[in-house]
Amino acid sequence: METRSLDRIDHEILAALQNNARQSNKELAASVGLAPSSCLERVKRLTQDGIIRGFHADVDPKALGITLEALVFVRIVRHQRELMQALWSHLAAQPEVRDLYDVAGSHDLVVHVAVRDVDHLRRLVADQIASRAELGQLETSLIFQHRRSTTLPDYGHEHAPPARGRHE
Amino acid sequence: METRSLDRIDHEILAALQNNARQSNKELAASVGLAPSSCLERVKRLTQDGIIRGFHADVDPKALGITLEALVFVRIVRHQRELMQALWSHLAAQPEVRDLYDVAGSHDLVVHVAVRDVDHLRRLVADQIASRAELGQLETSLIFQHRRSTTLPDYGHEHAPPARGRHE
DNA sequence: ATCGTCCACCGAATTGAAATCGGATGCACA
DNA sequence: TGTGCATCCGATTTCAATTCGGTGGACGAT
Repeated sequence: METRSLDRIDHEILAALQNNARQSNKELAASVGLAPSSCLERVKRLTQDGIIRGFHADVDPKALGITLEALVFVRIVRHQRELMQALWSHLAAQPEVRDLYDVAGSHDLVVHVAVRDVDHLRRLVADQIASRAELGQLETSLIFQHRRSTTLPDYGHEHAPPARGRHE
Repeated sequence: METRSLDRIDHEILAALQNNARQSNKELAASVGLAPSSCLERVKRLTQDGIIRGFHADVDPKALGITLEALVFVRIVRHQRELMQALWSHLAAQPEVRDLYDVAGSHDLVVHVAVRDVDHLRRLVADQIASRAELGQLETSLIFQHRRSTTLPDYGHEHAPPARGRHE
């Protein structure tokens, strides 16, 4: 996982694909000012190098019968590495878990879950989380609103080097 | 935003596209057992109906010079609708903000931010968050690890109706 | 029960994009 | 000044996306 440096065009490609991953390579090439063949090569390289980790459809949870989301704040009592690892894997494997954060501070884990209804939430928390031995306190907060950024966290290009090859 | 019912094939399509949004329509059609033309029509309909909200590339933050992420827990003092709305918009407009949760419970907002370094985090919290008048307590927790699910929260197809038209 | 309508599906034909490859060009470095 | 390398381009080939007319099953109405 070495960090090769991305030039301005790479940033533009990433921003464009983050915004709309399904646009044609031809469009993309035009928007970044490259020939389709060159653009395709860059996208392939970005993908192979692991800089682009994947392409995902954003599906409306409501359409899947999800009416309720929550954040579950978890505190661990025994901070043993293996227990923590096991808990992490267990939670990550639950289909209801959408985001899993391991954080420093007054909580240890923050779990973003999406469920069908209140009863589903109750059963999930009781059976899959609260029952684990390594847990301390638990706090569940309903989510009223959730917004996920669809743009890159791209602030100040810090004067990226120009493209290699011939052009400026 | 009416909730039309999705059959088994729709679920398969959504799951497949959530996992890999860039597979060709031909592949997708084969994997769900439909002719390419029929499959394309379904995808178009799912998109038009707002069930598929978009397609996004998942970009490695490290490649963008992000070495640090955090959760910021925010408590509001004056719960006026307009102040809250303004704060929400303000935060959502920050490029560093990747997720924004409005929750019930002991915090009011949970903000997931991605920054270049510690100094960037300090300036972000101080200038863009802590300075707002409507805020009460603030707590910032570093993120050690973050995992986002790449599968649908699709539990128990609750016996979806079969596809309309001729085939079962 | 039968008729008629509707809807999803299919598959052939067309359009258009993706992928490949040879050649050209500027830059780095000697 | 000359050599090597990485990138880009554009023509060509290959393959996918899209369109559209036709088919048949499900369902409601008579």
